[in-house]
Amino acid sequence: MQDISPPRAQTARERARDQITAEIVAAARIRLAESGPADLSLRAVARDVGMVSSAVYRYFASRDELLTALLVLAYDDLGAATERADAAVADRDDFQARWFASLRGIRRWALANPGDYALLYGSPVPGYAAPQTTVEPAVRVILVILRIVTEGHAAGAIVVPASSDVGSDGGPGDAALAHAVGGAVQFVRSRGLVDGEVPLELVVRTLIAWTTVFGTISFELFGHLVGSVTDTDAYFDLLADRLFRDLGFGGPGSRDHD
Amino acid sequence: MQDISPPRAQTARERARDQITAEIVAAARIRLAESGPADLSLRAVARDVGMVSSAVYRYFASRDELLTALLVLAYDDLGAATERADAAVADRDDFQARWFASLRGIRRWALANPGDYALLYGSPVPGYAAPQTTVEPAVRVILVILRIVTEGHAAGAIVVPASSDVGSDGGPGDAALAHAVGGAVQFVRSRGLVDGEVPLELVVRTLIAWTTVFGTISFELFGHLVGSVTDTDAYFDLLADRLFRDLGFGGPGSRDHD
DNA sequence: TGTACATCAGTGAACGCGCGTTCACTGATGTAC
DNA sequence: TGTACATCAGTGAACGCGCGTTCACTGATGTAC
Repeated sequence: MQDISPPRAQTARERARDQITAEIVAAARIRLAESGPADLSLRAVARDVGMVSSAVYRYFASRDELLTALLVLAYDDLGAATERADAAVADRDDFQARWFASLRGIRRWALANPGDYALLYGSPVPGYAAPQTTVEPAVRVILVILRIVTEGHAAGAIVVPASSDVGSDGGPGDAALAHAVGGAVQFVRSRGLVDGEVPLELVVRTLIAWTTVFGTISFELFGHLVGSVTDTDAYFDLLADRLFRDLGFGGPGSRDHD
Repeated sequence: MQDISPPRAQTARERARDQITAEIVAAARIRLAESGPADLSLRAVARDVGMVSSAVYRYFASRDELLTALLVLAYDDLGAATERADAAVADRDDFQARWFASLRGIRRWALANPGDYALLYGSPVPGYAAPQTTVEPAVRVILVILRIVTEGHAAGAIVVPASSDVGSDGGPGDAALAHAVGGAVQFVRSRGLVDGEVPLELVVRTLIAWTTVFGTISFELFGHLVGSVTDTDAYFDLLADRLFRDLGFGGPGSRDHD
């Protein structure tokens, strides 16, 4: 970790180790789809890979370490899928297309990998605390969304009322607002997503949109929309559209014009 | 089940049975807070109650049946807490107060009962399918929200643009919208929440608000807001306020006026 | 190129554990006459 | 009110199971000289 080793050729042993490590994680991931993270069995995974259970300990010091590897893999996979979806839009100024592509990409990944999704966004595993290593992979998917918004803002494609306007009639003022989402503002600044002042109102709205997207996907995947939403594809697109407008995309007055 | 027994006096045995059944479920509920539903141990619950594990089978035919009882209890508890929160607002026409009280009630319950919340709204338990019995209790909390909205609508406190306006520039038309959320519309109608035509646009917005509320609570409880939202109380209130306005409460143009 | 030694992957047996569920039983509570 | 029988709650032993983790081992791969 502390020395950046030059990319010298791997020995056969090293290559084999990497490969088998990947095989174990892959097998665990498949197990996850039908077992849930809490009762993911290290022995079952070993069996799937075709080795004796104790052999897994050459690769992972404990079950928790395996879980961490899974978490990182899943976050990275979701992040990469979302980045790909966004990158597939040729016209980088077509923010609507990028927005839809990314959000649909997230949902598609979730539907294709429900076990992973539950690991990442479902109930936390009791007795397991994710280490710091998982933070950076976790952030990738959010960054895609944030970039679309901040780039759209920089390009002048977003019209957002000043947050003081919004809060003028009884809502919290700017100071309270800034405090409530202080972490997010700090995050946007530290990642260099914005030149100059961070638009507070935009951060709040993105935060809400982000939560709504994952809330909706969770509801769909965990069965809470059964009986209410008949066409989940259409509903998600509808939601994506509204969130896009709520962010201030699409010009002023394009919604709520009565 | 099929005969409505008259409320004749219970025998000592019957009263004892009801009481001990409740004790078992209560013990299981406490266990749930730190174990997760998947590895809820029937033996551990029996130990907590002070009986031998096999004795539990006099009350529940299997672990799954215990889980179902827990599900019903938790849904009912959440539903009752929300109903109480709403009912505590004396002025039934103060829809804003009712909205805030109910939403805060939901969140307060979730924070106070994180194990129950995870059972209801977290990852589904692998290998367990909730029976039909749980549907009605599950619906209680939604009904509170829906009633505030429909009563507000009936009282003329809501101004909502026709959904065709919203979809006029590229979005889905009324027919597609109606199909997407057909179940919800049917639900509102079947519960007699609305006189005459069900306002489609309002149903959609309530659906989205509902999802956003639970999405936010899940994010908070499952740790996804750490680092972004610094003051979760303030953030939730802020969200509740915005959802309230998005529903059309608060008069026309009270938001997005630029 | 060859030999001696160190490193490492994988084995198989064993540990102690807790689990869900079954079953024959005991003794207390309830019911019929 | 009293007796005979049925119902039911709770016991304790047992079942077969799978789990995470440890440990001494074997044999193959890599390294130093």
